[in-house]
Parts: sequence; C-alpha cells; structure tokens
Amino acid sequence: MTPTPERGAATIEQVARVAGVSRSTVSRVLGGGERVSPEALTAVREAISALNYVPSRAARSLASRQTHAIALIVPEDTTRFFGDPYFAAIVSGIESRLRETDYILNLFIASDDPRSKTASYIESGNVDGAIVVSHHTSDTYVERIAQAVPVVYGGRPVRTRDGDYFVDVDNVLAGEEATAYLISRGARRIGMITGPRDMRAGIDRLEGHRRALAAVGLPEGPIEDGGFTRAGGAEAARRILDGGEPFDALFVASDLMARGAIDALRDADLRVPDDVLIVGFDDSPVAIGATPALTTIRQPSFHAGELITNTLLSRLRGEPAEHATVLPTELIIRDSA
Amino acid sequence: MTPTPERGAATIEQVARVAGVSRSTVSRVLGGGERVSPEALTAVREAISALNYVPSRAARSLASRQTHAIALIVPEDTTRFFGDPYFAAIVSGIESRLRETDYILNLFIASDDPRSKTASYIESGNVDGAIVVSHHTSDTYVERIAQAVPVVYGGRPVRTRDGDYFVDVDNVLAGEEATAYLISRGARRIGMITGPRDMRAGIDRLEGHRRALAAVGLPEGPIEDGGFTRAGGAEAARRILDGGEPFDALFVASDLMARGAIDALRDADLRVPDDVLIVGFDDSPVAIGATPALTTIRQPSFHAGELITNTLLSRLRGEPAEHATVLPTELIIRDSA
DNA sequence: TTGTAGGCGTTATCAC
DNA sequence: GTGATAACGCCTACAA
Repeated sequence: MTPTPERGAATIEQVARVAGVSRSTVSRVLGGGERVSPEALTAVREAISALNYVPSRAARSLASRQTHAIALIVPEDTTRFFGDPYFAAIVSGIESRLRETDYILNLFIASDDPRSKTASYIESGNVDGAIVVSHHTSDTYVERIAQAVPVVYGGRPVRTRDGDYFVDVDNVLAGEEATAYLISRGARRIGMITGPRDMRAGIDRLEGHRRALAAVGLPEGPIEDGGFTRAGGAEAARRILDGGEPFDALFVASDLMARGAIDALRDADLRVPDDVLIVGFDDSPVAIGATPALTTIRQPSFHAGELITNTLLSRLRGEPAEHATVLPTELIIRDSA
Repeated sequence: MTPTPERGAATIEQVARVAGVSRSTVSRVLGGGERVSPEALTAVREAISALNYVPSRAARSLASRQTHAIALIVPEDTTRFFGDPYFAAIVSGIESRLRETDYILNLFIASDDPRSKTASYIESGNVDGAIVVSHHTSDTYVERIAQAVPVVYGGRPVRTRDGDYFVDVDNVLAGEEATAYLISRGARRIGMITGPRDMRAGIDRLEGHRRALAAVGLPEGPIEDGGFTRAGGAEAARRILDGGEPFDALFVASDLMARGAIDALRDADLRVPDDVLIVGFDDSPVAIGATPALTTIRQPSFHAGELITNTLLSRLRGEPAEHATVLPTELIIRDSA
C-alpha cells in the first residue's frame, strides 16, 4: 500500500515510522549511513524514496549550525555584472562546481544597495561562506564579511592580507606581455586604457604595461581609465584622441573596453590595426565578435570559478587550502594587433 | 557600558535580557511593533542595535514555516543564461524589486542538471515561491514546482492553464508588426529565423509573422529555428542561404540571433540592409552594438522583471494579483531595415 | 547498532 | 500589553 504523504513535506519522524526505526537512525542514514545495520539502511532508504522525503533546510541549519548556503557577492551594479562576459564565465564555473554539492548559491549584487544590509545578513550566520568577485578599495564591508565567514576572492583583493584566500592570474606579467607584444609589432607610442585604479586588476595590468615600456626605454603614452565597461572604453579612447598626444597602439585592459575603443577610433576615422594596434584582455566571447577580431590575453575565468569554489569548499570542510592560486594567461593573436 | 556581544550572532533571548523584557515582546517588535508599549518598543530597538542583532533565518523559517526566499528558475544552460542580454534585463528587474524586501534570491540554472533535484528542493518547502523564466514544453518539472509553491512565469508558459500567473508581451502582435514593417519597406520575399518551437515566444512570433504575410497575400519565405543564440542565428541564416530560396528580408526573433545572421550574410557577401532587410527582437544592448544598428521590436524586459516580482510578492502576501500582465512592445527603427 | 532526550532560535497560542 | 510555554524539524551526545 502506498504511504499517504500528508500535506506538505515529509518529516524525518514520518520516515522513521514508515521504516520502523527511530529518528536517530534515519538521521544517521542521512549523514552517510555509518553505524547503521544493512537492514535498517535499506528500510530507511525505501521509506525516504517512498515518501519523497527531503530534509528541511531550515531545521537542519538550526540544529547543525550550518546553512549549506554560500553567498556570491558582486560589488558591482547589475548592469556591469550582466554586461561583462567575465562574470558570466566565472559564475558559470562556480555554478558548475557547486552543482555537484548540496550547497546553494545566494546572489548578492551588492553595489546598488546599502552595503551593510548584505554584510549583516551574512554576519548573522545565514551563509557558511562567501565568494567575492571584483573587489574595490572602497568595499570595506567585504572585510566585515571576511571576519564573519570564510571568504575566497576571485581576483586578489586590493590590499592582500595574510590569511586571504584568492584565485587570480598574474596581471602584472600579463600586462607586460601584452605591451611587449605591441612593441614587437613595431608600436612605439603605446597608450593604455586601464580598469579602475581601485581594483587590483586595474592597478596590476597598468604596472605590467609600464614595466614593458621601461624595459625597452620607451616613454609612456596616453593613459585613461575606462572603468571596465564598453561605454567607458569608448569614452577613454575619445579622451585620448582629444588629448592630441599621438599613439600607434593601445593596450586595453578588457575586451569589452576594447570594443568601445574600437568604436570610438572608427568614429575618428582611425583603422584597427592599420592605424592603431590593439590588444585586449580576457579573451571573452566579445573578442571574436569584434571587428577586427581581438588580439587579447586569455585568462581562464571559468576554471577560476571552479577553483574558487573548490578552495571555499575545502575551507568549509576544515581542510587546508591554497591561499594563493595563480592561473596562467596566454596571448591570443588575432587581427587587431 | 558596552554590551559584550558573545561570539556568534546575538539571539532574541539576549536582546530580551538587555531590553528587560521577554522574548515574546521582542518578537512582537520584530513583527511590526503592534501591541507593544512605547517604552518597551524603544528599549527593544535600542537593544537590537546595541547588539547588532539580526534574526536567524533558519529559526524563523522553522517556526513560521516561511523561508523568505524565492527561487529564480532558469531552464537553460549557463551559456545561454549569461549570453543573452534578455536575461540580464529581466533578472536586473527582479533583483531591484526584491532588494526593497527582505526576500532573498536563490538561483537555479536548471537545465544542466537532473531537473528533479531542483524540483524536490523546492517541493520540500525551501522557498516560498518561484519565478520561472524561459519555459520549454519539455520542462515538466516546472509543473511539479508550480504545484508546490506559487509560481509566476516570465513569458507565458507553453500551455497556459487556468490559474497560471505570468507577465509577457503580445508576441503575436509584435511579430505581426515586425513583418508588416518589412512589407512596408518593400520586402516581398520575407524569411524568418525563429526561436525554439517548444517555447511560447518562439511559437507566437512566428504566428504573428504568418499573419502579417497572410494579411497581404504574400507567400511564406524560408523559415529556420535559431534557438535564440547567436551561433544558432548564424547557422539558421546559413541554412536559409543553402536552401537557395530567394529572400529580400528576414524577421529574426531575437537581436542575438540577428547578429549571428548578419555575420552569416556578410560571409555570403550579402549586405544589410542593401541586399537583405532585417528586423530583430528585444532591443537589447546588442541591437545598437550591431553593424548596422538593428531595427527591432523593443520589449520592456527590466520592467517585466519588476512586475513578475510584484505579482509573486502579492501572491505570497495572499493578496489578489493579475493572472496575465501583458506589456506593450514598440518598433524601434534603426539601420537594418 | 540503536533509541532517548535535549537543544538550536523563532513564532504562535495561550493565559494573565 | 505582556510573558510563559509549546511547537517547528533536525542533529548530537549519551545511554542502552
């Protein structure tokens, strides 16, 4: 006879009754089936599937003091979050790894709202850990969060502290490679469109750019901040154009900005790569979509998402984890330089 | 003297002690402050802020049988979710509305995994309600979900049932308008790249297209499914090209597919709009990014996200809500037709 | 290996 | 208005 599941979800109590054991035994089975007799084990399992039982997350959290939830904190506005393929890739990686576990993802697009709301939510033990992608100097609430729960950063935090965990690429090295390539292609007056200077990626790529220039004794070209958006990239290019300083190449710190820059150059009747060489960054889908296809620095964002999640998961299990995971980048040569 | 917050989050018990009242009174204050004396009220409020108290979500859920969480279910793979600006817009709208409440968003990119996992999670009372965007015929698990909690659809479900709640545009009318415009521009052999036929938006836009053709007695041109992706749009265009059937215009059911189609046409040395007129759909950011800028049907996706959320919130409060909310579309004329 | 007994932090239902 | 006192569903010693 089919057990009649009463209205609402089944409870552990009902499972126990149907299986003819106590709640504790059911609970043990749920916890992995250690120290349970084979008979009890199968009885419980059958009862579980017969009742279509799934544990109540709330009750479990309350008793075990774990939420099995992790927060994804994006200190950006929704426009930038959804507008930049970089986030798409990294979140996909996080998602795909998390899917193998029973952790759940709580999404906080934190920039638009009073930060303290996100922070106090997390401080109150509503998630077990947090992933922070895209960290700005001004995001002090992130430090409050890091004090409350284990945090892993996607991209090293602006001021890295001992004990921080992060997954990143070597942006200095990558920036250096980008500009060195431009030099090797014959460019001599190389400008740059940077990311925000309050972000590690913004700072480091510029640093690499400068090193490459210094290495061969070339002077700095025009430098403008494009804010990691397409529109910002276009504006930065326009400012560079308006500045009047001559340039024959541009290292642009993200593919998205590079597209904007190309738009602006085209409006000024400059051709890429004929008049201006361009190297982007990310190798996101927009790199191939651009005309001309972008020469760019590939960074493994999807994989980074997976590793970020792995690191956090290890920490949550109390296992040791790598503090700094640095992934390799690769110069991808296409048509823009 | 500063109250010493013990390790971990403060509890309602501690607040009560500091305020010199009982837990019940604190709970009442939390619940809105009805039937509480002014003195008690301020005392409790002070205690709360002094202790930096935030209620435990788990405990509250357990006792009140509400989770204050809502599920966002996207029956697509992550690539499509992050690749299509339509989702960006609608999720932004949802997010922005939810931010004003104390509801939290649980993200389920459901297509890649065994659907039943998502469904049983929700059936077990782990969320109060769900929003489903992008519904396919094959997504039967959605119906299980709809039986367990209030659901509101973004885009009407494939087979609408009495009692369903959804926010949508009139895709038939919009499709009709798109093709009618093409006709008015002189096109006579009009093909179409559709969305998947197992989705309402895919079906309805095609229906509108056919009506417009029928209205003036024009024959049907080539029709291919582009799966609502850029690559799919390009392939569909190639199939149309290969088919050999002549055409002077294309109604493409999404801007993303339209971009793909333009790429494919360009590869075949066809120029837009000189050789082929194109009308897209969505008016997403890619519409202006395309070359030439896309003439398209604008649908208010961000606003739809807000309204979806409003509808769900009303239902959760037990208030009456509109079953069908139909938003207007608008033809935006640019360069592609 | 199994069951019993608390307790996790809230809300809800009562009397007072 | 206020405060005991049960639930809520699960986990975790502890005892058997």
